[in-house]
Amino acid sequence: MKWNDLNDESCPMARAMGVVGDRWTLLILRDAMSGIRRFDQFQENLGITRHVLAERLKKLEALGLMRREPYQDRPVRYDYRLTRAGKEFAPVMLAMTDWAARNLPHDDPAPFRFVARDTGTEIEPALTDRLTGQELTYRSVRMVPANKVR
Amino acid sequence: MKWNDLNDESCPMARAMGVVGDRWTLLILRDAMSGIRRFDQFQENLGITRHVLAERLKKLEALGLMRREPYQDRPVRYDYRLTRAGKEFAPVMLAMTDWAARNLPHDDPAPFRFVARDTGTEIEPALTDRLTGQELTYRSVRMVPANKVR
DNA sequence: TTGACATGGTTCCAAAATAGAACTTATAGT
DNA sequence: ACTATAAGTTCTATTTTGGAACCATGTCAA
Repeated sequence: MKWNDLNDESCPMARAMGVVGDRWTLLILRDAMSGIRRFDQFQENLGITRHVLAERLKKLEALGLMRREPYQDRPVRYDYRLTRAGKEFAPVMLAMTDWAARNLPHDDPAPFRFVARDTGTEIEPALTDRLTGQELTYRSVRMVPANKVR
Repeated sequence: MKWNDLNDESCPMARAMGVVGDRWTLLILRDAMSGIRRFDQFQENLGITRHVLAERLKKLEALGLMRREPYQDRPVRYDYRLTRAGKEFAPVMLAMTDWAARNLPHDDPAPFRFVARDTGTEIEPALTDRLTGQELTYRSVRMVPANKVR
């Protein structure tokens, strides 16, 4: 399997690997969610090389997670903002952050937290079934081949 | 930042990138969740080179997501199974799969689905706050620097 | 007892991705 | 004219991944 063909895989996990399965993309999205928009800010904040950053931003644009937009004329300068698809990635980030904090422990505390926008209280994420409200875990869910469903 | 130092980052997203931020690891986890355990099965199913597969399995073992276990003597042969930490990654996979299916569309249907183990009905995942039950979205959640929380 | 098969790896070389640093372009301000 | 800003691009060195062959340890059948 070739790396660039991942967009074309029928398995959504494979396509997801096409998004986050490289260095930096996940952290670029994290920074974007924290409000960062400009090339130089991403670069300085992450310590990524400008070369790779430019490539990743192009990729994220091509995949539809971010869009490049002029924020001034003369000289025209562009920044990068999350699209709807990019914003909808937020729950995945939340779930992943929660998992990492629990399962890849570290001496120092996390440099950020997630709080409810309205109440300001810290959040405790749980993945649930929208229909039944039940929590979704490894045990409560089965992965079945698509052709066996019906 | 060096790739191997990611385990040592205080940011959980950075540590998460140390897990899934490479080629193949995400798909190895997908296959493990679908029940695959043996080296050759992973290899054939994924089309990954044996070289890289061996490396990834070692990494997943070192990170505590999988463990290597003998399944027969004479000759002793080992397979790879998810640990508790590995199984707890399932909701992240679910959320990511759901996101990819919605936001990276594809002509063909996904090769698998997730169903509730008890009822057998298809699942519709939503990330919620365990305390309030409210759905967690980009808009309902804020990311705040840790030092500003209290 | 020898030769094919099974299965979890390792080794070696080529190709591709990433790191690191310098350079480019367009314009404003002094 | 000179300096600063900010989004990129270009070039070379290093690291990661791909591809194929090989190795280790045993079983089983002839």
